[in-house]
Amino acid sequence: MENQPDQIVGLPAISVAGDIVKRAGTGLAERTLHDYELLYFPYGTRSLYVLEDHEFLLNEPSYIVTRPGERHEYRYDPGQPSRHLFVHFTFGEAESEAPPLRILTKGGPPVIRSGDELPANMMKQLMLVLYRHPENFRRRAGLLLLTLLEELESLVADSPSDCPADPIPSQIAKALDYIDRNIGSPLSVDELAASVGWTHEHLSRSFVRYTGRSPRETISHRKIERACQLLLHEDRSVKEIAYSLGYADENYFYRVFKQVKGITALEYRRKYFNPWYSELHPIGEGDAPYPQNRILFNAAMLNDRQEQ
DNA sequence: ACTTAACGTACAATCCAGCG
DNA sequence: CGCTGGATTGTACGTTAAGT
Repeated sequence: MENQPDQIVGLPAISVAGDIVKRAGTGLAERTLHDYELLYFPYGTRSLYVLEDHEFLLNEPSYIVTRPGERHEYRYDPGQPSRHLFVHFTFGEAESEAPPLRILTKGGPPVIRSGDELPANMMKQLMLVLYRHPENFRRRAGLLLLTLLEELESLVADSPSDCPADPIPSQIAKALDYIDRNIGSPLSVDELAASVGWTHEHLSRSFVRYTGRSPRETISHRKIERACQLLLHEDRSVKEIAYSLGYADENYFYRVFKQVKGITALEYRRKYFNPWYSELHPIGEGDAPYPQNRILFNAAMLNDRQEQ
């Protein structure tokens, strides 16, 4: 049997893909899929992914791979809209045709946390290819998705803790909520601990255990993530943004920013306002090379159109 | 499982000077 | 205005031990 020009055996066949922003507090009820789904949450939020009664807080850029037959649900951040890019795919009739990757194996790592630009850009490029469906787009998209899956597999392999995380205690979730609600204030770990009724010692231990970061680190990272949004969406000076996030000293803000992001605040603003970069890595609404907040590709509808 | 307390160390935060 | 470097100070946090 001869394959069509845009089909290669072993490539994932994509059925649906999109880039959507869900309203604060909404969710996706418990379900079990017959195919694979890859989701990318580009920003850290307080959205929860629940897999077989285990909760995973998506408090930093995260990828989720859902395998066929896995019971799961989503509870989106009650305080802010939650954006995610998603793609459904299969590897033919049998699960055994899937490449031997841990992230595609039932019981494999459910959440991959990474702020790396490469997989993020690959995910967005995948959306673009599927939306425009140029010549041989199935093959291009399939190859791109396969490469992306290999990249994510390598992130899992490089990660020091690739086993499923423990469920997040409610105190940790409350503390993260407290940070978000008081992002504009100078926050101390003691204050944070008091807000959830724990001592700072226990809170620090628990934070490291469940989030991989100390409370102080988490506060800094969240402030810098918010600063990134403000740098891109407001024309206030870096100094003003630093003050608005509770930094008493803009000099200190410059350092923390560079430490977290690897570039200075001004470089960040210039870089992501650059049209070329914005095409590679769109931030916020309205600057993506494809329409945002919609399903970009649906194989079933495409086939219907072609048959007409 | 969690709290409390004590202690030492690392580093966060601040201040100031200065550069382009 | 944006950023860096040096010096200084305060405190966050890791550790340990004992207790509820």
